[in-house]
Amino acid sequence: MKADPFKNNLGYNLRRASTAGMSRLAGQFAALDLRPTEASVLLVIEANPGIRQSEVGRMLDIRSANMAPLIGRLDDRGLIEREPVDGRSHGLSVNASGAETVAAIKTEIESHEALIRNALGDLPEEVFMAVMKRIWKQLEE
Amino acid sequence: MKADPFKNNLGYNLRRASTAGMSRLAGQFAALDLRPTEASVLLVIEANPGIRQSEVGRMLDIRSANMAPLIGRLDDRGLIEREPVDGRSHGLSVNASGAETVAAIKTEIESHEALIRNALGDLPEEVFMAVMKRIWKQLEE
DNA sequence: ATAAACAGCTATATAATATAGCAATTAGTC
DNA sequence: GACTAATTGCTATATTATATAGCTGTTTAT
Repeated sequence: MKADPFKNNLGYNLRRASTAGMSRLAGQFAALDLRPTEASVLLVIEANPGIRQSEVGRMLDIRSANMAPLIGRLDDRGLIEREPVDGRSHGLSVNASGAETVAAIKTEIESHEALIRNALGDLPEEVFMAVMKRIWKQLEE
Repeated sequence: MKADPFKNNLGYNLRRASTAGMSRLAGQFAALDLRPTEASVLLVIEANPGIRQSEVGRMLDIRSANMAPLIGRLDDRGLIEREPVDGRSHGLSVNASGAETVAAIKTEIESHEALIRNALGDLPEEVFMAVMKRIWKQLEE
């Protein structure tokens, strides 16, 4: 039997829980031909019609250099519309096809959330959320 | 003010907590010229002298195709030794230089763990760990 | 009017992963 | 003992999410 130096490591177990979730989610989204990042961008646009991509990037912590091809692909696939709001920015919104896709994403996310909620056991959801937000904020430089 | 569809999303907050931790850790390890994955491999080897790289890969869930260059780099840098144990496998162990590196890694990890422990607030460490392991195991396919 | 900040973008690099496939070795079964 | 199956280490290559540097044009602030 081998010794596992990460058995009681908080950070390692946090990471494994997160990556297990992400890879499961990626599998679910594959049926929609979407990557998790694209799905998250689509949800933010749907929740904020007319939002500029720089704002989406700030909300999700995605650099503008990475937002450009991401938005480009969603546009190419006909899921979003871009309307100029000034000389440099476009307001983004989901179109009918995007709205359908968003509905499918929400279904997947809800079942994903249910699995996590189930794994919480006795731990109240609000406590879990508060702890995650504290770790996030305190560990980011 | 923009609507944040992930404000109360368990999975998203889990992911952000995890990536904040990983990127902080990557920054700390950069001083040792090590990536987080390399550091984790080194810790497993140190805890299990003579372990084969296939076993390290199984413990950390790293494919053999990805283990090969990883171990190669640690060997090239003079941190580990490889001794043949049979016709196809080598037993791995850290050498003196690797042991020093491991000590430095452990120091970094301990301060990282302290930050996470601090963010737990009232939540007992064992509860956090148990929840992470349940999420991990239940969400991986 | 001019400087600074901002938006969107290209090109490129890195880290962690994945799949496919292969050669050599070892283990299991008849 | 022979044969098949599994294992080990590996190369080559692709994908995803991320990063930096730098550019153009637009808007804002002094």
